[in-house]
Order: sequence, then C-alpha cells, then structure tokens
Amino acid sequence: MGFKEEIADHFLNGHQKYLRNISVDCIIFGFHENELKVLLLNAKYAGQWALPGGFIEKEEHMDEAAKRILKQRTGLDDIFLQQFHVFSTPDRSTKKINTQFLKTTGVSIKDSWMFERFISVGYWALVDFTKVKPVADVFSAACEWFNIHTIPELILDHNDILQKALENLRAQLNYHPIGYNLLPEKFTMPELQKLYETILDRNLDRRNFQRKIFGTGILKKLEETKKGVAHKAPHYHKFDLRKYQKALKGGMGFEL
Amino acid sequence: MGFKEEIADHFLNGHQKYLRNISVDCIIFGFHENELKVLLLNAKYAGQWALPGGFIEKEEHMDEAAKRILKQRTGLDDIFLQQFHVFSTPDRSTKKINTQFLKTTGVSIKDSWMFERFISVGYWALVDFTKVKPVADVFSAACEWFNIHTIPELILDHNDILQKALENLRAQLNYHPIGYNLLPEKFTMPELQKLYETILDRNLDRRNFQRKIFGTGILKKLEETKKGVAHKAPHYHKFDLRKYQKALKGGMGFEL
DNA sequence: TTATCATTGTGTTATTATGACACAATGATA
DNA sequence: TATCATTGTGTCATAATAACACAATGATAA
Repeated sequence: MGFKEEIADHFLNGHQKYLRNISVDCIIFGFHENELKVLLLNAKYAGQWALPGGFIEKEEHMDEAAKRILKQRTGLDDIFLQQFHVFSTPDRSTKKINTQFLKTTGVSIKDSWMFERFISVGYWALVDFTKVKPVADVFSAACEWFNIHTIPELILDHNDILQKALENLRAQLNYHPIGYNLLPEKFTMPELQKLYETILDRNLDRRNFQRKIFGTGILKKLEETKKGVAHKAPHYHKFDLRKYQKALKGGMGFEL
Repeated sequence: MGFKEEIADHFLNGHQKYLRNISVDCIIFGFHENELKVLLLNAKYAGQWALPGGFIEKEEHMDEAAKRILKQRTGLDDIFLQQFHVFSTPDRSTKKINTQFLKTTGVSIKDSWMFERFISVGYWALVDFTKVKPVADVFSAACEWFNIHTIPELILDHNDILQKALENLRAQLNYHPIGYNLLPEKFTMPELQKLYETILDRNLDRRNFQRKIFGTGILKKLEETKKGVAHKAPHYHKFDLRKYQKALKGGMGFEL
C-alpha cells in the first residue's frame, strides 16, 4: 500500500479499527539542561505544531493506546503516564486541518469519521530525556523538544491542554515519582532542585530544599562528583526507590 | 410514540443524536443525618443498581451532558460537578444488560450502537440533600440514596467508579468548596466536622478542627441554636463564601 | 423539682515543620 | 597562584500541629 492509499484507507476505514469520536493526546515531559521540555510534532501541510496523539483501538484499553502512541514517538516502553483531563468543547474537530491535509496530499474523500468531532483524553508522560529518540510519522514533518516556556501556537486547543497538563503535574508533584521518572539515574542536587523549581514555577531555598529532601531519605548520596563543570563539582545522587514510593504515599509536602 | 417505540428508536437511531463509544457516569453525593450518601438508580429488569449516566449529544459539551443528566435525576440546576477519571477497560459494554432489557421489554433489535463498547467519563457532583427530589427514568425502577458505607453490588465497573470518585473527592477536599455544596445554608459545627471525617475516613480532634476552620475565617457563627436536640444545643453557622473561595485557592490544609 | 448525662464550647503546652539567613570549602579558569 | 561562581552545611525565630481536660448547657429521666 502506497502513501496515498494508506491515507485514504485511514480516512475511509479507520473507524473499523478505532473507536469513534474519541482520541488521546499526550504531553511528553522531559528535563534537560535544567529546562523542562515537551515533545511536539509538526503537522505536515498544516505547518503548525501539535501534541502527539492518536486513536483507541476497538479492543484496547485507553492507557494501552497512550502507551502505544508514546512508544511510537519516543521508542520507549514502560513510560510513566497519567491521564489528567478530558477535553470536550463541541468544536474539537480536525475537519478543517484534515481537509487541507487531504487536498495537499492529493487524496479526495467526501466523508470520513476523521471529519467528526473528537473528545480527547489528555495524558502526561515523564521520560528520561537522554533515552529518547524523537520519531516523526507520516503525518508529521518533525518531532522536537520544546522548552516549556517557549511553546509556539499549537493546533486546536492544544495550548490549553498543555497548560492544564502543567497544572496537573504541579498538583501531582507530591504524589507521584516525578523526579524519579524525569531524571537520569545519577543526578546532582542542583539539578533536582531546578526540576522542582521549574515545575512549581518558583524559587526554593537551597538549604531548606536539601533538608526536606534528605529528611525523607529518598536519596542516596554517591561519592562520585560531576566532572567537567566550572566551579565546585556537585556530588551525584540517586533515588532509593523503595523509600521514594513510601514517602509518596503520605505526600511529600511541597506547597503549591 | 409509545414506550416500546421510544426504546426501539433509542437503540436504532440514538447514534444520530449522541456521540458513539463514549458515555458519562455521575456520582451524586449528598450529606444527610451525618452520613455521606450517593444517588443510585435501579436498572429495570437487570434488577441491579447503577450510577446515573447518559450520553453526550453531538454538539454538546461533556460538562453540559453531565449537568443535563444531573438535572434529570435531582431536579437541580447549578450543581457543583467535577470530572475525575476516565474508565476504559475494553469489556465496558452494556450489551448483555441491554439485550436482556430488550428481551423482557419485548423489543427485537439485531444491531445497535448501544451494544458497542463504551468509554465512560466519571463526574462527581455535590448536592444539598434537602433540595433533591430523586427521579427515576423509563429505564429505571427506582432512584434512591445509599449510605456510602453500604453500597450494593452495582452493574459493570460502577463499584470501581464510585470508589475512585471517593478517593478523588478526598484528594480535592482542600481545593473545592465541598462543605459549601454538600451542606444546607445553616449547619452546626459537629455536622461540618462529621462531613470532613466521613470524607477523610478518620476522626478529627474537635478543638483542633474548630481552631483550623475558624482560623480560615470561612464561617460566620449565628446566634441561633439547633432546636429539638438532646443535650446542649449547638450553634448554627453559615459559610462566608467570599472568604471560602479565597481560602480554597491556597488549599485548606487537611492532610490525607 | 432536681439530678443525670451526653454533648458543646473553649485554652494551653509540647512538639514538629517551616522560613530566613551567612560563611567556609572547592576546583576549574584566568 | 589568585579569582570566582558554586557547593555544602547549621542555627534560630516563627508558625503549624497534635495532644489533652474541664466547665457550661439543656433536654430527659427520676
């Protein structure tokens, strides 16, 4: 099946494979060079950036659908993910964009399930930036990381979705192993603090932060220090996962 | 249109009015006689209790759908409601129940959108128990309040949904005007405390509770005392909504 | 009429958590 | 070898929380 045929098939017969009127959008968070980032796709022909998303197969759990989509974009299995909100304004339809897409692709289709309204379930995911190889798909010209503070205008309501994801991530910070999933195995205390500061969007006192984190016992300090860094080299740390999980159950007490 | 015709029409043509594969289920919370309660429907012919639910019209916001459903059951407008989770196990289909229902009703239908899998969005709602008049519908033999601690076995995964709703309500206690929406305008301090205790599922120290609540300034103490009560009569209180809203923004600090 | 009794209403103290703050040690770079 | 930005660490004042007891009330029972 060639490219055109593949597209036509998706528009004409996709509803036999996927549930109708419902889709999944993913906010993939990564942390790199002391910045919180999200993975975005550049929709071909629309020329606009979008959240990676997809549809739910007829016999598939929605969480599995999200995992499948995440795997396609990042190459990773076992991603930590969390559904956080359903977006359902009646004008959520990609009809305009899809029509434009078909036109430029040279495929002519009158009616399609893809022209209908979609209710979308938002998931956020936490990935180890260093392990991700961004992958675009046939609909996308590019797949790239963006700093959370310099997000371009996205299609549909994707900017709202992203905003809501951030708020939810913030609210969940004390109840999910966010540090554990966003950082590589070894990391420095300033990196961990910066991560918390970025998500909470405010500065934390370095000494109080350290006291609190160490107080929970979730970190093991390694002898090794970070190399190739100007000024005093910070020590590496790693999570004690057992204690981390336990601490999360009671909430970790960072005020919003 | 008679009853049978109405049913047949719903099964045969409902998909022209409603979105497919997606539904809404509501957990309606009320507080009465110091007990947290939920409103359940008894599904006709299935003989089992269920959460009130429904479908989303083609051009309707999902929140509006939930409101519409809530209005049907309670008679109330302006209900405080909150979506909290999406339930999407692949076996979520009412096919069996609906088939049974049609059989006993004497309506014969081979194929229907109602036999397909449904992904359901859970909403919880807070209502003033004293203002609700429970209303059943054509599918339901009864509509009644149940104490949260004595819930019968419900259809499908509705017990799970209810459990999740409770957990979410608990987690949201500090961020939403839950007391304001569940209690009548005038209430006593013991009633408010009992409400918090029920939702948090643990006992609170009477004096510390009072100190904390008064500390936020969200209550106005009235001169009036509760009548017809054995032992010392407690004073009535009412919420200072402005201060309540303000206090909620920063979170009210009841630990889970 | 009076005693009983469960319940309301209220304050103090000890403990714990938080926030504010400063200076010496480090080690790459100039 | 001097500089400099950064790491690493402790104290103290304040705020929040948890534990705890007894007098006042007023309907009910004796």
